[in-house]
Amino acid sequence: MAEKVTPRDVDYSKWYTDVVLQAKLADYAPVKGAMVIRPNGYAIWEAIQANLDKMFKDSGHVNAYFPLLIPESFMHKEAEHVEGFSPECAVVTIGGGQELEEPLYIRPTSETVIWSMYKKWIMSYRDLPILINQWANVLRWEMRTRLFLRTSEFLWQEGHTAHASYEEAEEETVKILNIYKTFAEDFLAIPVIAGKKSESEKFAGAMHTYCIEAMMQDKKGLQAGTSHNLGQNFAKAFEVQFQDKQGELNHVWATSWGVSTRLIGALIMAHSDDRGLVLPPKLAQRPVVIVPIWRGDDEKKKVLEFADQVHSELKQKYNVIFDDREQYKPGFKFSDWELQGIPLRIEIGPKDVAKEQLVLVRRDNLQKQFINRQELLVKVDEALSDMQIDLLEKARQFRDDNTHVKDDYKEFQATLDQSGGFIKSHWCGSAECEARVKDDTKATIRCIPFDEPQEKGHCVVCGKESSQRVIFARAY
RNA sequence: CGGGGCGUAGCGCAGUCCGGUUAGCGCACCUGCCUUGGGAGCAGGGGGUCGGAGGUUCAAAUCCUCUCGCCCCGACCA
Repeated sequence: MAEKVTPRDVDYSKWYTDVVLQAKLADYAPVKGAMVIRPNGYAIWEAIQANLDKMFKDSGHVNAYFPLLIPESFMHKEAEHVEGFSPECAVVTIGGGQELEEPLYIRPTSETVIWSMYKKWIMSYRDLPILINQWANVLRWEMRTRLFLRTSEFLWQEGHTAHASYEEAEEETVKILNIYKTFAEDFLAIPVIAGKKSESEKFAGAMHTYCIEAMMQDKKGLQAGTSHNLGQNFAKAFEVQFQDKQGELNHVWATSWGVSTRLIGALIMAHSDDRGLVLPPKLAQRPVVIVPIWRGDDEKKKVLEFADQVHSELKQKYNVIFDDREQYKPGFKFSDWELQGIPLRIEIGPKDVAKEQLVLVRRDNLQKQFINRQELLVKVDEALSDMQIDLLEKARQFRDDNTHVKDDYKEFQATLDQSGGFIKSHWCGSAECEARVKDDTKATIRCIPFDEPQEKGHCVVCGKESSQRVIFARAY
């Protein structure tokens, strides 16, 4: 606890790891690339799950669970899918002490098992749509891992839907992307750019992939969620057909979409500071901590009595931490809870008891506010909702300040090297120019934004005609 | 897989080059006192197969060989 968090401008990677470990969000597990999500971190995931799950249910989706192990033959049915995932799959070859007849893949994602089942469940258009989501773990054998951002095993939700037409699947894909965007901004307080992935960045096996892209405090991009229109690829691979109203047999149209525990990494890198975690109030299971302060038994009695009343009132509405530990001084407690990202601290000392007031300190700006005892609930509500709004606004400002419009390739490169951030440039649409940028600068096309105005221009690399700008950035 | 770094108490490290008391320090932990408006202080205390195996030696944390693991940077990726 006494150890300090490495400041961001000294070493951003170290800072990130320090925050994760010291805020007790996660810890390294015995297996390389694996992590333990500790209670503080898991509470964030539960908050993400609870809110997103509600949004899914509200839009007609239901939850189910499919198995962890996938027969090898399934993995090979969809050509692009195999190619995309084979290298990073773990395979079970022995069971019950005997070599298995067919090796079993540990799911890197569940399209194949799920579509093998959809084949059994779908006969006619009356069986459609199927709007299933599952909360699960998946495994991908990663070369380089980082806590939350990329671990071999991670938790996510994966939605897998089946539709009667391309249009309906497309509508679903976009609908989900909007849910992700709303969630990211309203709950995580992370502004995101919604758009489409380029051919080379899209999901293996998809017709096209949509995504939301966020900017972290080191100005690197981070993909926060994806939604795929899978077309009929999986339906064809698994021979899933339905009879339409006219009696014709057609292959089913599919989507899949997901967000993962990576969102926790995004959350940390978007808002936290050199004192530790900064958690948006809406995601804090314990948004308030009360720290009583006293000197001597007489004061202790009065302060605790007063603080206890405050606690009782507040706990009707919030999950409150009442930190009356005697072995620590207030200064220590302040730092401790700041490190763990508790959004709002209430300090109550003898002076406050005398004046019937208390002190509110917001985690994001650390400003002290003296409020009247009577205003408690109103002011706490206000502080928490203001903080939620301010975090989003601050992040949006940061992103906009670090987004550059460039038309000249030399300037494009120089900007990436000197200041980083998002670069909006014209792109002709060719994989060659995209690859050239990646080779030259390590930046990739994060997305082709939906709400970017159509304007005539010239590809920043080759000069060919282009109709809109895309987002380039170095990314996680 | 390539490059770099590192395994000594729960954590962070010193000691290793140049072998030699009982392996040490800071933090954390336990007991007591004292403290409490920004990470207190004093006193006492517990805790170690020095990553593992083999070798050299009168003697190995230290030298040699092999081995296991982790972290960081790259190629790959949500």
